[in-house]
Amino acid sequence: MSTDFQPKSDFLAILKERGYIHQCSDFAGVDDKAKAGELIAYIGFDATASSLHIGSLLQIMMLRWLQKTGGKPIPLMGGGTTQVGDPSGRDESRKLLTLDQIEANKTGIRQVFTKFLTFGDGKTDAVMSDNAEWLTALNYIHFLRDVGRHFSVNRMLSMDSVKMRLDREQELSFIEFNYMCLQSYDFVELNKRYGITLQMGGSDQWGNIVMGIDLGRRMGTGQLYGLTSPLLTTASGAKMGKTASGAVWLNSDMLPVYDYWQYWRNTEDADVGRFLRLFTELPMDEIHRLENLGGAEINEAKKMLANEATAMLHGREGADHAAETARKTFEEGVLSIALPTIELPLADYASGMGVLSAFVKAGLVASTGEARRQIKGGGLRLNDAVVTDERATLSASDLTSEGVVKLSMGKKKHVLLKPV
RNA sequence: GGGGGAAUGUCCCGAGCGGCAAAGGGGGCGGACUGUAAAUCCGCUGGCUUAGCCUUCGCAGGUUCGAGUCCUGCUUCCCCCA
Repeated sequence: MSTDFQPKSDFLAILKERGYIHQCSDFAGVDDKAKAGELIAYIGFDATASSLHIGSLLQIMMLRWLQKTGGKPIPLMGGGTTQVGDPSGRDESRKLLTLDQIEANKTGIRQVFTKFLTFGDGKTDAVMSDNAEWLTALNYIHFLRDVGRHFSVNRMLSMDSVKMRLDREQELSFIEFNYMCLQSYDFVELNKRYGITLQMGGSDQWGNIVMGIDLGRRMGTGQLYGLTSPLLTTASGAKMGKTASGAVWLNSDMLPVYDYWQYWRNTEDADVGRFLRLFTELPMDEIHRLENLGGAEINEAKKMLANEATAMLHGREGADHAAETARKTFEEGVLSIALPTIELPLADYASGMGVLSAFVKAGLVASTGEARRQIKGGGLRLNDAVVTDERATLSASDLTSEGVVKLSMGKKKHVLLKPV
């Protein structure tokens, strides 16, 4: 791995120091390009959902660092490859998405890149690309003759993503089998279009990336490079970015800013240093100081992590706002009007809504049944008072001076209900 | 083409003599303890207008007072033989 290599370029030095690197096809080669300010790199993002989630954040950060150190980042939208479906790291076939879904997803995903990268026509400006542009126009016979002849099926069969399916005797359809060919072709095409010489990605993409490098050599692109980031799990081994209520989305319409801030604030102690390095741009000596805070002091580091990570995505103002809301809620126990708020028609409220349906409406529980169970377990609170009677109804007297009702599940999840 | 297996609580794995809202895990949620952490312990983990009612065991029928469990057909997956 990278332990013995001493990078001369800022780009690799930072990536190495902060722990972004898992494997690289040729450290010296990438280093030289970066050092010379000629590094143009891409990372592909499949449009499988209407927002990216935290799992992609590491990749986005690599593009950001590339830009900051004088390289040119090209985020590639997988408008074409998503129509095929990547079998990597999957033990069963993905459902195929409809073209409409993919289009909708692309618009959702695009938003996030503008937060992390500067786009434009300048030398280090980012450019948004989409492989649908060339992949959907491919002619099957031409593709087979020009590109397909360079692929060795023998070799493809030995790739991890394929072997896993074969070993476990799970279906691998032909369309999925083609995914890696298309991704390889992307690399070559992007080299032609933008002079890209480096593809980055998660460690599960290694096989696909290496195939692209290989294809490039056979099709005369000159030397291409690959670099992958480690697969991120939390210290307790869980995959990152999943919570009970779903993934930790990057788009604010999918996950409120406050909840995003809270996700980082609730990081396990053991992960704080690693996450500060990967998901903030704080200087390393500051990170060393923060991660060595002992005992309860480490909460300061977690707040810093939450502030910085949130500011990068949602802006400094949004982060401050979330931090302030959290401070009021947790440290002062005061009701903050900035908590996620659900509005409901005054008529519903006036007619004496039951506590059960109030919690359901607030989205804190999935059903009245769950609300009942939580009440039995003492998990629900109304204006900070534990709810004991599931038959209770809300009335005007439950409204605080701000004209809202505060509903909580557990100690961390709070929602305001506001009659309008 | 022939023979043999499998599909279970829509998060996952997985038991299930004809009386079953269905054992047990994992995961998740809540409670206690803490520092909005981890570990540990406890509870919960189909829906509803909850002394009751309704819907669940691949799909469709059948036998039965009663079917996840038995029978028939179908779908999908796996194994063996050709």
